[in-house]
Amino acid sequence: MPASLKDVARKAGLSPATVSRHMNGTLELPPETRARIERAVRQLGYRPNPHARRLSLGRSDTITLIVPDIANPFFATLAASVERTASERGMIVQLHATSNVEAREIALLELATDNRADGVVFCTNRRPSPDVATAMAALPRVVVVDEAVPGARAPQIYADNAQGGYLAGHHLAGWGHRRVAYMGGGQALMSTRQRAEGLERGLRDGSGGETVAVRVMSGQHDVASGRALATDLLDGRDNATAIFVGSDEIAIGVIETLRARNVRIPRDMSLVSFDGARALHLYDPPITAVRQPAQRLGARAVELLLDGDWKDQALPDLVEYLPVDLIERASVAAPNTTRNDQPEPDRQRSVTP
Amino acid sequence: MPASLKDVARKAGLSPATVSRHMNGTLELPPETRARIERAVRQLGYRPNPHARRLSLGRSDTITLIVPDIANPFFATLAASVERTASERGMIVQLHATSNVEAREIALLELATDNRADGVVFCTNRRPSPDVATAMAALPRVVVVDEAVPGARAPQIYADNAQGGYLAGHHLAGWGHRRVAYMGGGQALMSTRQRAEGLERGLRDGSGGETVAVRVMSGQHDVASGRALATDLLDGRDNATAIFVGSDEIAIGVIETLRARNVRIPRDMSLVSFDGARALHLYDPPITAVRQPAQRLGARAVELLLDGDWKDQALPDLVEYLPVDLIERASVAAPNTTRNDQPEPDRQRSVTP
DNA sequence: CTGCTTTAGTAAAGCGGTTTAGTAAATGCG
DNA sequence: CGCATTTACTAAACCGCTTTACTAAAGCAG
Repeated sequence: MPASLKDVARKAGLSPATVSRHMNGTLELPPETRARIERAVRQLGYRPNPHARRLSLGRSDTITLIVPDIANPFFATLAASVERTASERGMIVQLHATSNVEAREIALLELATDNRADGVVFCTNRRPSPDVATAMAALPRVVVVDEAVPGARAPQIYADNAQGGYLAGHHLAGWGHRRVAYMGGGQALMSTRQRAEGLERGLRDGSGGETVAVRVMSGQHDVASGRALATDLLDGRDNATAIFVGSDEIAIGVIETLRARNVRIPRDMSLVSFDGARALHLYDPPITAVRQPAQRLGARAVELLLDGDWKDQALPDLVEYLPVDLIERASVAAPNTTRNDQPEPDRQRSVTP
Repeated sequence: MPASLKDVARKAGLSPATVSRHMNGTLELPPETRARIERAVRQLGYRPNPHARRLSLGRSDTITLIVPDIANPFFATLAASVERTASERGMIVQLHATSNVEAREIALLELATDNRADGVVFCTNRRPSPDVATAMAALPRVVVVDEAVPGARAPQIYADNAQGGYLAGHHLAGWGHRRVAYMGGGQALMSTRQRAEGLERGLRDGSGGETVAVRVMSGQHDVASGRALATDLLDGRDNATAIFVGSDEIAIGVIETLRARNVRIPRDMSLVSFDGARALHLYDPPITAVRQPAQRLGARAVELLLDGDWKDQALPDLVEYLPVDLIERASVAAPNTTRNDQPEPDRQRSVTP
């Protein structure tokens, strides 16, 4: 139904090849001929069929973005940034959610391969098996963002987790905290290791030689996990005076649980979050957090896909850590020394749902 | 480089037509032949080229989702839901952001047309000119979600704005409020009208005959606008005792401004939000809000695209309002009657940034 | 006027599927 | 056994664009 190149060519009294080449700028034409083509295009309302183009060219002018969950504000922000950057460069983005399921991660990578995606931005929250790296290997251009994929030969862009942990640790130490719990994704995750390591280092650096303790607790990056971990922490006879959480989702679960247990932040427990993209400044109390550069992660990934030197054999070895910063709000205070003495009695079950 | 249908056919000793028809289930084949094809497919790692398929078929098994802003939690949630529903049905989704710019709305609708999208879910925050409806007319299947597009002949799915307004109004009236400000998108927006109308009706219904007043203030659905509108409200000699906002983004701006001006919620000013998808229960104070069914909006839209009876001439006239509900939290209280007497003196500029 | 270069295009072969309209061989039936 | 039917497949056109290799005509130099 819509006009094809052939129609335009006929109307302009030319061959399809000529019109095609003119439209792609691979052929100089005298002004008069050019005008004839342009008139025909206008009159017929011609719009090239992108599928034909993609088939012929073997590429798609598409960037595929694979994330665990689109509704998660961190990934939503990242996605928005990828979309903006890509569309400024004339690329379409195709967005897919894995729900953190490996089979879907692989299926979506294969889909991107089938679709001849010009670039793929891959994010996961898990530590994927080597099969994921294998699926990745079929793609000409992938960049791994936010969490490592073992075995993948692809440039990687991360938030500076170690620095984030360090900032949190140092800040907490400054308030007198010596024992803090880190709640994040799985133990094996690069982000968990880096943040826990940074946390401990920051804590130590800020504690002037005193003994410090970091307890690494792991779960998933979701609210339910935050609740469970917080419950574990409170139920165990642990004497952590502060919690550093690996994502806002966990933070939410933790806050809910502390509140339900009448453990006040920051009086009874200090909290530092690893900020996705939420309005933590409006929370009660405003939550001190390490802010991740979600937008820059996305923008940088696209930039690398489009402008990186992919002929360079060394490109896949590139690892970038984008800087994070600590936003001090009101969820950190000096440890409450009274609490440990009477652990059960002063914890009343709250009525608030 | 990758194997094509022809390669498979050759390896199986058959014609491409046979293999194609077998793979699409349009040809019954004896088990032995079938096995030969399947073996060839496996050995060659054959995966059909989707671009060729789309070119040939003239469709793309794709659903295009067009939203103002992906990072906005409401649209992010909607997008997640569209993506999930669509991919369960074997459809790919293509996500695009308009930034609320009409030229982009149109360009993206045209892009969807070019791409032979099987369905389009269109969301806007503005009141688009008829050109948008025109661009839409070229598409075989569109559904309009969340805000009306004048002149569009397409089924529409909305949150029940009037009911949301009513619930908010009735709730506020119950606490004794008689004058409330509504802060939303433009005056011309369907959502604005419906919510304001519902608000007034609810207020009236809950006020036992007393006079009620609704002041409709409009801006954009973003934080900056919330700040500006709240400033306007406070600076004007208005005696509204409660604010009903049209989106969480506006709510955030409003809360920030009230806080900066030392106007306490709910003591000095009550607030009800129209909830996107944020953790309002953790805010200070927890924000009472009308909850929009973002997920159901998305799921229903996809359902309609894929299962609707599009031969039915009446389908484009379909308008559905999905139910909303009011979540009562702590941002509404009885109006503070003292405040009007001494408007300026008790408003101190806070130090908090 | 001849031969060479430039100009202005074009023919045709892909890209990799789908589909319509068949055909050749095998089978069933009377 | 001859004819109709069924089974098992296929030839070839088509979807709409790109690109390589080429040609015909015009322009130009000598």
